[in-house]
Amino acid sequence: MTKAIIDDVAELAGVSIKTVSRVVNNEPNVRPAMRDKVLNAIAQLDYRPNMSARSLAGNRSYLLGLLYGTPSAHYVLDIQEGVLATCRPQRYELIVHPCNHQDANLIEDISALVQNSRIDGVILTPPLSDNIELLHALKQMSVPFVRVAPTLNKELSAYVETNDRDASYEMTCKLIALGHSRIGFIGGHPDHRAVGLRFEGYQAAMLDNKIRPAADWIATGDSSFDSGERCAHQLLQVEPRPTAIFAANDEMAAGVILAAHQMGIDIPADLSIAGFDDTPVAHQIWPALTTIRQPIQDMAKNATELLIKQLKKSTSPLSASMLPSLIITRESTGRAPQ
Amino acid sequence: MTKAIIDDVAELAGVSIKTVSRVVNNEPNVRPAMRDKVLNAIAQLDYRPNMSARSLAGNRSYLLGLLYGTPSAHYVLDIQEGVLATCRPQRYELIVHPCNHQDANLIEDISALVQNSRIDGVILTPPLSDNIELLHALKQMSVPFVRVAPTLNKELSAYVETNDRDASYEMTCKLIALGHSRIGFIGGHPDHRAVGLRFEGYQAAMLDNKIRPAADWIATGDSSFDSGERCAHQLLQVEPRPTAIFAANDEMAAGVILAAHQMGIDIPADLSIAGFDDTPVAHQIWPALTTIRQPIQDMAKNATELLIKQLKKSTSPLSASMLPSLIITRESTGRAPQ
DNA sequence: ATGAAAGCGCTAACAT
DNA sequence: ATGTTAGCGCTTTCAT
Repeated sequence: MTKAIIDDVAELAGVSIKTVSRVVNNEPNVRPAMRDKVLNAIAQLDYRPNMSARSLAGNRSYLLGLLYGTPSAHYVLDIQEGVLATCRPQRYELIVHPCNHQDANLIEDISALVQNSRIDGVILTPPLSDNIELLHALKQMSVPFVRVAPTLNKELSAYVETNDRDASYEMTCKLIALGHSRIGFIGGHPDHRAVGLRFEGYQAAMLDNKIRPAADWIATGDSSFDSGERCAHQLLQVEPRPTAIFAANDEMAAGVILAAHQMGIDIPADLSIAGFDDTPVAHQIWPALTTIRQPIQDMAKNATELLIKQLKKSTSPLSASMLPSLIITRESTGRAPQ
Repeated sequence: MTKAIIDDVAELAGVSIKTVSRVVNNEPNVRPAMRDKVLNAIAQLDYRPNMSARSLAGNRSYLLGLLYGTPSAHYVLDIQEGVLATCRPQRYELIVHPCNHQDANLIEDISALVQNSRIDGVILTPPLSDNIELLHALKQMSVPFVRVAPTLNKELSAYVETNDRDASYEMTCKLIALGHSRIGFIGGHPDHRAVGLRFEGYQAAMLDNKIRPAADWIATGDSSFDSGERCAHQLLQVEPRPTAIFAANDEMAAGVILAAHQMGIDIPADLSIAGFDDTPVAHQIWPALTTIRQPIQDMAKNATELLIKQLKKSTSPLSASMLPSLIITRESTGRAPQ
């Protein structure tokens, strides 16, 4: 039995192919009786529309593109899961396309992807969300897109964000409330601007509590475990030593924990450590990490919904949504030593 | 400026569209002079072939599908990176499609994907690699596919594997050489048969060294961190207590480490712990994990190469390749306590 | 509410 | 070595 095409269905149902097309696409103006006949024929023949033909004729591919610039592994996977969760029920498939966000060919590469595969829409994750040049290129190709956690030119697209700055502010206040004042901070990759907001939150909380963060309490990593470990060694040899370290993501915080173990520093008795993201590693290490749960999957889900909504009616205004992050208290933080 | 199509290129170059097609597809029988003219026109117009049209006419989509059944997060991501590394230079795009391998609709779901999107070929990862029903469904739809780490019906497709059993055997021997005899084992998800081979390796090594593993030295998790922790608590209350635990993956081994910390058991003085996979967590926890490095990315790369080779000439015989795993010794293992 | 006809942009088969 | 023609299977007009 060879694959059924739209003509077979039309013939079996005794209607024109246009009617079949109407039924398949849920278009109006089909009498229920007709619709049933067609649906029957479809079921009987196990008919599946050919995506390529559809795409060619309709100028629509039912393909979404996820562009990511390799922050941490779990971040990517969480995003991907969230995007897929929305894609599946809506019958979109997902093309994943990692890109090096400092590659000179980035724009060219993505243009090729978008134009070749006739992708219907694109989801951008940090740090791509803030790549202005890329945004303009996408605009120019008139590909709808949505951004996760952008910090710049928010009016350029629909987006989903979380309250990085506020959550970070709160976490810092929490540490201060535990009696800490020498609180170190390890920042993430400078290109990842949402992570930059975390530093702002820390700084604001310190100043609001009349603590002036010393320059040597601040270190900048690149979001990786190794950089966290490196920065920790640096911060922990400052005299007097910080009694708490707040890292801008969990992987770096895990690096701090390792460094503390290596230096024989007890957690949390001698040093409190806080992270950001609540990735699996946060509760897989010992002691388990006090951190901030970012609703990554939900952001991705929402973002994809916004994108698909936009595809359906291009007139709709660009919307945005904010999903709050939440402090999760575990064993890596405690009262400041005397 | 509207998007250029093949006719525009043909006109500008002063040739027929077929010649343009030949150049674009690197077909033979084009004189260098012609080719240059065409390439010039292509560059000048920034022409990009429309994938949908290509796919419809040529019955070829330049799309590969990655089907995965959610083992651990890093496994998936490593596989994905490996697959993409091969896709990119060959100009294939990748559709990722997670599936619940015990879902009753699995076959139906995947059939729909394959038939709708006209995917050229499929990459299967464990535990899907051993889903015989799925393999037959793919065969029937005549979609080329390749498997990563299959253990069953290997003649059904090209595949890439590693020496799970031998590596596991070696690791066990290594523990025995360190003076351990009461060695516990935590198995992975029973549906993941490659992981089953790890148990076989352990068992064989024990027996070859005249040690009969007691029934209560063996526990079965589901490859997750939590299951590792649970199994560890179970194994560690056996009397006399095992002096080493070998877990079938790193996430479970990390769970064992946490359990040991909680119970005040010193690692490695009182308990040696070994894992499998060398995922990032292996060196991010404390103490760092002795484990087996599986060449996951390379397996995925190779698998994708085999698949693409197969797509190019369907006559080629199904090939297979084996990439060895390697023991990585870190701090979580040491001599058995007296 | 339904249908007929004309493409969408490409490749395949067959000229030349 | 190059060109001509006829589809691929669908959606979009535009009739009816």
